[in-house]
Amino acid sequence: MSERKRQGGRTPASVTAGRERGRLPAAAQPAAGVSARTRPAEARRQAILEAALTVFAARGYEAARLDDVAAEAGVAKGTLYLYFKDKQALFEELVLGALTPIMDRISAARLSPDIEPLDVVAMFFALFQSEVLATRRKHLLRLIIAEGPRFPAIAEFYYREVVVRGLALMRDVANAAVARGQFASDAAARFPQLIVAPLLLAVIWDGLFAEIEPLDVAGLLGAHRELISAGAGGQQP
Amino acid sequence: MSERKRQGGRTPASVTAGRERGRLPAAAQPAAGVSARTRPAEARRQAILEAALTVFAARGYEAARLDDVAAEAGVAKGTLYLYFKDKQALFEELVLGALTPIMDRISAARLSPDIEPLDVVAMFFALFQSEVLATRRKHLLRLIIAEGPRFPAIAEFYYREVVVRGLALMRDVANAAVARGQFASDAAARFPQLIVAPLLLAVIWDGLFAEIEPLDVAGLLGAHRELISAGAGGQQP
Amino acid sequence: MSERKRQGGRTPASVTAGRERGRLPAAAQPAAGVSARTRPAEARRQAILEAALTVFAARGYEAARLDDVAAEAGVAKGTLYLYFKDKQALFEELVLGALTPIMDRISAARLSPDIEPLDVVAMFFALFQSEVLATRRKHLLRLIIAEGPRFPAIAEFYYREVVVRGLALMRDVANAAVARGQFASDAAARFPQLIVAPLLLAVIWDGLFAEIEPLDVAGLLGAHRELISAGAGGQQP
Amino acid sequence: MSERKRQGGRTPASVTAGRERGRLPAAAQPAAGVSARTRPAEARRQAILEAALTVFAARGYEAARLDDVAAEAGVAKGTLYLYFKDKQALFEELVLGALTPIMDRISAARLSPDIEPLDVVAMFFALFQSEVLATRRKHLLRLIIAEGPRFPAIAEFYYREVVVRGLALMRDVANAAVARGQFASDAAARFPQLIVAPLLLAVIWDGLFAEIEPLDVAGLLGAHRELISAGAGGQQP
DNA sequence: CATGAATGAGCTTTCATTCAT
DNA sequence: CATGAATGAAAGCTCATTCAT
Repeated sequence: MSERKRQGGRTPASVTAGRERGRLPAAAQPAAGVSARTRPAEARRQAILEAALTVFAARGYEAARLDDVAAEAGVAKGTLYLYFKDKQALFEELVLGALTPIMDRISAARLSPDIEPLDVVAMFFALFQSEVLATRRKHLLRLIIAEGPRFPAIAEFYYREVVVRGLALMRDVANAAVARGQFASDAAARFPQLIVAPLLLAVIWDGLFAEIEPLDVAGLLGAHRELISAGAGGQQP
Repeated sequence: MSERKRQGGRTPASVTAGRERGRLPAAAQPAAGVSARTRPAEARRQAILEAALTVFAARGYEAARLDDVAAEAGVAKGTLYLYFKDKQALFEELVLGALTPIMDRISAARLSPDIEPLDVVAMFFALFQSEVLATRRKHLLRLIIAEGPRFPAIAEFYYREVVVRGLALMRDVANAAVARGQFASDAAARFPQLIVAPLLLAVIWDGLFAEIEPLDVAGLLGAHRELISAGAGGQQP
Repeated sequence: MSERKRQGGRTPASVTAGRERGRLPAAAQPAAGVSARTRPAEARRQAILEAALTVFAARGYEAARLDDVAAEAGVAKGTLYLYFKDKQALFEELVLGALTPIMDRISAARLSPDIEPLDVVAMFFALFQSEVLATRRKHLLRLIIAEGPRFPAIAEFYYREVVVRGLALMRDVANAAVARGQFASDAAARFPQLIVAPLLLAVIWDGLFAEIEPLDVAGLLGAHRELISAGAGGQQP
Repeated sequence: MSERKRQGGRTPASVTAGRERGRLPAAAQPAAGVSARTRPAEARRQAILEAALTVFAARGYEAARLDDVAAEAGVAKGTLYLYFKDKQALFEELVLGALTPIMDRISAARLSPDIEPLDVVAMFFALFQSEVLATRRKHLLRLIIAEGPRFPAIAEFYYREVVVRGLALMRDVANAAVARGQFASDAAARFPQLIVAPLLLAVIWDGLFAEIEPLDVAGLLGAHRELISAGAGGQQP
């Protein structure tokens, strides 16, 4: 052969592990230890990620042009490659880095004996509305849904870090509610996906039909909570 | 951002109107009036659409190569352009043509005084499972969810032809169920989206996590029906 | 991962074998069996190879731009990729295909009892002058010398197909000459490279110093034949 | 063809003259007048040249990356530009600076009445083997052969400083040998290139076929000396 | 109608060179 | 002097689209 540009293939694992790129969860970087030289670099990195979110959300992974990302971020095209190995790495870091912080906050709102299970659901829904649906993060969720099938590493990461944890939390809540007689059925405890399904619907509806017929998300989620607990409320003396 | 060759020119309306391509709902073509020479043409057309579904589903709109579609369909690349104006038209006809038949069948299973509302829901779910989730059509739904934001014509068409009709049906069913005291709450009547949300979740789950953790769709939908009607069963004397 | 462009790495063997590209030795194609559709394709292929020779010779492998090759060949850039997988394949086919025919002709001028060994050398030198040094093929030889170290497949192929055969022929000739007392020493029989070394020198001189001080190749090779056989002429009664 | 950014502007003469870069023949710098601050600078300069040799030899001029040179030299990329105007200047100084010292030593071994002409050839060959073929300098020679055609300045410099002087020496030696009846023919006197041709062959063979079939250089050169003087040795009373 | 060779705009990625620190 | 982040012009390669046969 000869000198070729090829490089060892990206293994999904390398992404999933998130090891070889130590700077991944930017939000975890303690603001204290940021040196004079690290700071601008990290800021630039964030600017690129912000720009990438804008462009990827608007066009999808394949159609997104790195030219646009660079322009949007206010850097030269080559600069992107100082921070990210290639387009795929940029995309993966964007998607991987941005949802875990939210999941952490949701997990924090965990069950405790003092809090009513239904209140946990309400808090969860409120958090999702204010932190995802009302922000640019909703585009991330859409990207995961849309591009995930072509990025097994992302799907796996998201499953492990968000889906599993989220469903576990919902199941706990449902079980507690059932135990207290607040849910008329254990359906939601067996399939906690039922609790979150309307959140997905809201994200998708927003992406497809926002211009045609906006969705009353608050109303939808309120009705959903009602549905979940329907027919059980009065039975609890 | 910055638009490129595509997009410019094509107005969503042109697609939505479905005027300039009279052959749109291929399935609607009465087999009777088909001449000896039209038949093979229609078969070819179907072969291309089948191939397009395979390729678009596997790669997404942008990454899909018409080379692959042609190869999969067993025709030359140039032949695609005898049947479809361009890549976008092929995609739109694929997506637009394939779900309305199902919606028709669902609408046919319409409410009647003789059928229990809950049975309509059950039939609807069963139909969705057998005709969408168990077939290649699930990929179409995924494509709509994933690519819809970039294809306003598709979103609008789908909203008008499927979403509106589907939700209307669900609302009717819910109202009937509430009237008969079979639903403990009118939540599903106010937000019929709640009834179909788990279907969306099932499609998305299948696309993302099928390899990691398959979803028990039948169980999920059964539990969902339980949830919808929970706490109301006994109230009906 | 996801859809990437990578492809299975080229193995040197695939090149060396020259199997998977059946059209390789263009000169071997019998002009008779060329169909109406094959002909223009083969002509185009040759035009590209001609252009590639020009550009590669002028700039070297790395600096050569496929834009220039396309322009020189009078085709569009994309057309190159219809005939050659990539730049490397174009280069390798160019280099591999062009010298074996000459070697074949040289081998044909093989030793026979009727021909004086020294005449074989003279014929060999004359052939080399008229068919290599006086033509664009000399650039090919220079390319092999210059780029060979980075293309093991080429070096190996060239060694096997040209060097080994050429040296074997020279050795036979030298042995015959020694046996007939026409060579004063068996040095050239032991190191047939000595017979061809001035040919290499001529090619290199031409590449480097042609503008400064052209080399009298005929004189050089004549003197070389003299040197080889010097001091032996009279000893043969 | 069509030239690009490089090439334009730089005239071969500017290099050849070696005027605008006074530091050219680094080895000629007398160690005496070197200030405390100049020394490390000169050392750095040498380190860069060493690194450049490694990288240029491995990849060729175009494919060589200055990143690699910097890394290999243990300096920052920008530092290269403190010592060399640009990539081309680095390459030219590398190539130009390194062979003249050897040529000086060869010239020093000049003919004298006390030394047998054949011994001068033997010494020359031995020097070439130990100082070029056995060292990294052989890569320099290969670089000149390979890249020279694109660097007229190098070719011209090399012709003037090495080739002319070397051939003159060889011619003198050959004439002396012929005069003493030690060469059976004056071929080598008329074409002193014949004497050095096997040296070139050895360098090229090493670059291309070292892995496949190493060359017995000592044997080759011994045989060559034999060939040169064959049939004449015993005739001198 | 069908073909598939040809096209060329457009994309990702690289890397010599610059310059603020 | 030294650094290395930033730049942006190229270059290789792809693929939707066209059109002569």
